[in-house]
Amino acid sequence: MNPGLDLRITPRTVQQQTIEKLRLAIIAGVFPPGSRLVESQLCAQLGVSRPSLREALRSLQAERLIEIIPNRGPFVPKLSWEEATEIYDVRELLEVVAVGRCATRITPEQVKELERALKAFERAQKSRDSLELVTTAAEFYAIILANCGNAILEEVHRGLVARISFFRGRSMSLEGRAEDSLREMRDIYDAIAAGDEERARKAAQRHLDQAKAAAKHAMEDEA
Amino acid sequence: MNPGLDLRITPRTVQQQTIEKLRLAIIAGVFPPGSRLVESQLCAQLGVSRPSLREALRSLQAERLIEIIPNRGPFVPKLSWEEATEIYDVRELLEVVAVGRCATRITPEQVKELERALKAFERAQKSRDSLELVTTAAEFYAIILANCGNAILEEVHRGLVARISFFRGRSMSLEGRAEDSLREMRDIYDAIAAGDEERARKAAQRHLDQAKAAAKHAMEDEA
DNA sequence: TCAATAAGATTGTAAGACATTCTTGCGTTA
DNA sequence: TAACGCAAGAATGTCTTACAATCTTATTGA
Repeated sequence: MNPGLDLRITPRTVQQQTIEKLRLAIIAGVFPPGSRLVESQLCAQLGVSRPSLREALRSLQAERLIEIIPNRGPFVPKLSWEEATEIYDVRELLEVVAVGRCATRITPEQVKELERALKAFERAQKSRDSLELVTTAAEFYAIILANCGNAILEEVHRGLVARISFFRGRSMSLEGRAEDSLREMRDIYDAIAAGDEERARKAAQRHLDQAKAAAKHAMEDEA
Repeated sequence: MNPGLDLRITPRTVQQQTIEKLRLAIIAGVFPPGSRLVESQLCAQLGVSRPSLREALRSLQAERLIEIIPNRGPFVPKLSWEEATEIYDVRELLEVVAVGRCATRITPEQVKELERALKAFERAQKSRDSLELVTTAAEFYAIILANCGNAILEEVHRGLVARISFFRGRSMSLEGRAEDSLREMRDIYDAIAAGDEERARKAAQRHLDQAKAAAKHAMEDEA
């Protein structure tokens, strides 16, 4: 028997779906930072009972996607630039390593997947659909992280990226940022496809530094 | 007004206490890996209602401290050595950086705190109290992480360490491991106290490699 | 205008209920 | 005898209802 393969079927329970819907909504910015999440409203919108909703909210709280102040309820936290910087820094730490590891162990099929993701991002860039930009960029990175050979790295990275999704959306809308991103991502892709670990790491580093600068820029525009 | 200082008082709610108690119990090994957590039993033991307990369980699930299989309920996951290795690897990545950063920015007062923590570990080592060993070692690292200047790094690290607490307890019981640990931790302390980032990083790296080897050893003894 | 108070809204927690699903032991059958 | 299937019991998933504690807001009075 292969212990690495998990064939277990997990039924999609009500509150699991609730978690997914809420998480997506928060990441997509349906509930902007600072907005409160009123239980009764969410129950009505999602069509679930209050206990189920509350369980889902607790999960999201543990993921740091929402905060819950006792007796005041849940809300989407506003990230200060300091906090965002800290997240970007840790993300950089993990992502550079992940990209490097990916370059040395990705399979040819997965390289093809990565190429597809890159092309999807290219299409999104041409169509100037900012939601599509964020989605396809996320997919590109998801493939890389899935092939870095460390599921924990992938998991932690996903959690961090979710928390700065708001910034990502804003910075992608900046003039010229999408074009730069595409170039940087193509560098990463080329290095990975060539199996060049060091070059891949450098490209990832460069991309992240740029992304960080763009995010800061986007943030300062708003404030 | 200082926006960085949060004076808000958060009442300790029932399910917050429930989370803390359960988390401690799991980390301390009261519920060994593989054991199931039956809701009705936990409700009775903790004296809370089922909704409150279930919310707490969802939080712990999101922290990856427990797993919940639909219709079968929560249980403490058994870590395979592969998973543990992945956690150790990411932890190493973060911890080496954190120790290095700590060396450059810790205050003299916090150095004193760190010294106190080191001495507490030394006492535990002499008394051969294995729970005390794990606790004091955790405190030592907690101080370092709290002074690395990045709260996210600290938070992610804490989450990872919690998940391998079981291994830590086992490996600390190995013949001679506590003595080695003490030596390695003193190296880290010395480097931090001297403000020598590079030496601190190297010492942290060494300590983690040893800890990883010890954990593997402890694990193989059991299997 | 400001402060105090009261009404309304929201959350925290509990209890009860029921359908669904899992586990387990027993009996049946090949 | 062993394997299979079935039934009873246990546990979970979900919802409804309920109520106290707390927060928010509007009103009132100074």
